[in-house]
Amino acid sequence: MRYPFAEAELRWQKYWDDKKVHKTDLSDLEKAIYCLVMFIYPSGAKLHCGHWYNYGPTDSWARFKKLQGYNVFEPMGYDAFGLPAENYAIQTGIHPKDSTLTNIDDIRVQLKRMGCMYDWDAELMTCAPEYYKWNQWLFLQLYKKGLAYRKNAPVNWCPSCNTVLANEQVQSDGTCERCGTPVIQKALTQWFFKITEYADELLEGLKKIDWPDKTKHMQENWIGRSYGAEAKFKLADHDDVIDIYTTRPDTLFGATYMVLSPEHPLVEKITTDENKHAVEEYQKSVQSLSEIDRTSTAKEKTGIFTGAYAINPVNDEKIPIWIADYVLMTYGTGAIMAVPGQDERDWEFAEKFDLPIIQTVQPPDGFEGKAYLGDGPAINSSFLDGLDVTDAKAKIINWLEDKGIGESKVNYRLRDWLISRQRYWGTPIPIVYCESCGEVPVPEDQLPVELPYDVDFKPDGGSPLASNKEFVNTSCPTCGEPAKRDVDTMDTFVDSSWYYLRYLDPGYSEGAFNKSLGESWTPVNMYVGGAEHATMHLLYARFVHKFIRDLGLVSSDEPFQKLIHQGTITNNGVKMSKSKGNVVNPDDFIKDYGSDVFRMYLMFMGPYELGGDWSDKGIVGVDRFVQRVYSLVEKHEGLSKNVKAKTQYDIQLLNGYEQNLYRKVNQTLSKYEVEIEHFRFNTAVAALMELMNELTKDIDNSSDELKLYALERLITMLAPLAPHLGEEAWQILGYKETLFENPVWFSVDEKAMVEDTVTIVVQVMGKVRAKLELPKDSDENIVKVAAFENENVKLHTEGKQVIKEIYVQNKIYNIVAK
RNA sequence: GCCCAGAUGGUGAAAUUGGUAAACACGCUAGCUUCAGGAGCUAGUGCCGGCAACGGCUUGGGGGUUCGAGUCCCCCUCUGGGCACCA
Repeated sequence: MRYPFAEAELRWQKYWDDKKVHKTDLSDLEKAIYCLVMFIYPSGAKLHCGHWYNYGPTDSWARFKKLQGYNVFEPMGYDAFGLPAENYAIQTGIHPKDSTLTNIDDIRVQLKRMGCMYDWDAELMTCAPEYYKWNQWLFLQLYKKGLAYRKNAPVNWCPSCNTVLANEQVQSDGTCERCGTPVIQKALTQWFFKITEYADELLEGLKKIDWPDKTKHMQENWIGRSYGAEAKFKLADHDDVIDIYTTRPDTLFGATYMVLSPEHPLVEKITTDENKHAVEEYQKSVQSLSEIDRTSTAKEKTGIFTGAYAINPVNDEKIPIWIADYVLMTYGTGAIMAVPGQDERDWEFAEKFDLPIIQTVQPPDGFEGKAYLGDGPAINSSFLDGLDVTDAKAKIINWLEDKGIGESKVNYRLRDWLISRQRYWGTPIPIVYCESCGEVPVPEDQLPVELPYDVDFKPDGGSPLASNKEFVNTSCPTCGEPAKRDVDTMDTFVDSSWYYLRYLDPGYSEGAFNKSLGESWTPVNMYVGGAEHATMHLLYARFVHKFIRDLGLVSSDEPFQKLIHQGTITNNGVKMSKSKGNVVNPDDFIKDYGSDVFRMYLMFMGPYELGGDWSDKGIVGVDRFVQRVYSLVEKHEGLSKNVKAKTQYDIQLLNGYEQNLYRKVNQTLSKYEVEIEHFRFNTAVAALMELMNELTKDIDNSSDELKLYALERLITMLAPLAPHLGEEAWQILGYKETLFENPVWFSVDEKAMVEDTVTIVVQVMGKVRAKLELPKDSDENIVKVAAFENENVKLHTEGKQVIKEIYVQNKIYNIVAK
């Protein structure tokens, strides 16, 4: 009979649900494992292959651990705030709250159809006041420590989404990551979280976590630590000084001009009258450029002379001060000393504007580039001459420090996290503005500041919350006078920065999360999600976790100890997305083959981290495998009631078929454990298929005891990958208990793994000429004799002189002959 | 421009990390079987030559190290991802 997957899968899902089989006892810390997938964004679209690809295999890993006796916690929830729901509301008039709650109900049904062992009691959604209340609490804690602050700053603005974007949300071509509209710059007063306070620890912490190297590199580059020096340059005709940052203080003697960022506060002050007009024109032209346009390396350098001069402190030379958009106000001090001899950008600029170039490092003979960036002895640098770069740096920094005009300095590219969003569907910022008291945080006992239902969320560039007067107008918590609420909401990445803590007790009302559970269940042991979050979510969550640690609420330094990225499933090479209309809907496959087969097929497709192009070719192979397993098990219905299998057999006492079977079962089990542990599901499935092929040959010639031995192991290995079938088969075999309520895992009989004969390959001049079946660990002489007795080997060595023979035990015998 | 990852049959891929390349599947071919259904079973299947034994070639291209290279080193081509004037 064909496996009635549809009936069986729904029956098991109902059973797991009704009996809360997957509820985790979080008080049991022995062998505790926290296995987490990135929570789901509840859009109106159905779950697609990408979701299944993320969740299915991760669940299989969790189930494997569960069968091995671990206490596994695997929750699922909803990242429910955010732009798409709001944009949908603008299009359709359906309120984000209504559409989101409906979507969540639909998605929950689809998630359950996957058959994952989610602990549904731990389910959470970020749009619930009980959740976002604690975003506000987090904001207030940061505020108290001076790590949440407000400033007027030029920000990335998406004219289509009508909101601010974090740097991380602007794509490299200068467009909005959500809608593709070119991002522009706009000055606004916004809230920031001071992630830069943790820059150094965020960088150092990468060494301690088991994450993909690629992701760590990306964070490293994003944080961008550099070592250098700050130095003060006096102006020639003013009292002011200009602070510069440089990574090459050793080249100070080559500083032939200075460049300020066009936004530098000193520009206005120092610009001479005759240059004023041109400078202002230039500033204006720069303003209209986005940061991406400004920083494009492809663009030719532009800039303009201010008319002012500074004094190079090492040689008292008068050097001109320019402004140029290649100097950014947001990095370092917003001013540089330009050393065209040792910096490519300065070289380009100096050439274009005909500024002097002095070499301060001797390039090697034959150097043909323009600016020389490498090491070498200092030249034209007075007391630094002859020193290499490192020594020159040290000496000049000492010199600057002695004079009191400079010091060594570490800089980061990382910028503070801008969290204000001029949108509705998010967490209100818990701040009110009072005429007399100014900016006042909402007291914790007045949280949550609830998001009102009734607002006008048409995009007009302002915050939709401003349209609800009842919300906006409040009284000052300090003086009681009329005051206005902040009408912006928080970036949804705030929500996802600590949700893994909330899962542990989502109904907890005494705090953001249950402290003792947070203490014992972090860091998360296994975190699985898309690589696109490398510099956003995954960096923000690390920052927030460290902050929460510093509040004394957890003692772990990192939120996610082990991280794995699932690959992307594409369709004809294009990433699947609703807007492109190329989403492959799993429903048809579930209908035809069931969720077990679909999950297993996704795992079998290829390496998990690689993803791949979608194709349904081959799903029938997995289906056939499942059918063969089912009919084999069915043939042995109730077997466990009649016989008992031993945990180990003496292989010598078994017949040939049995020996083969016994060995294969143990080899498979051993391989399987390693492969699943490392998320190499494709080879784990292949190993099970191989085992199945062996079973077909050997099982009929084996004793009932050994049949049971093999089937038990086959089924327990299958169960994590195809959980419904696993349970079903276990019952057919005659067990009353279910596998996932009463986990069973068998240990490997290492002795059985060893083959008593091995195949030794005989090569002549590196080419395979014969294969010898010989007892394991045969003596070299025996192998040699056998090798030279081989007809084909004789043929290829005849008339030649044997120069050398190499024997690798149990593997290869290579004859070098001429 | 810089950094990272990758390229293996008709297809998805495997290869104990320097030791039999192509496991496991899909597809294809032939045969058997069933009240042709998108079913099952058996055998074959990297390419070229040969009835066969066997031989030659083969892991994007070129060079190198080695008894031996998909794996290590150098150069090149292409693909995917990240960064992009950070002084």
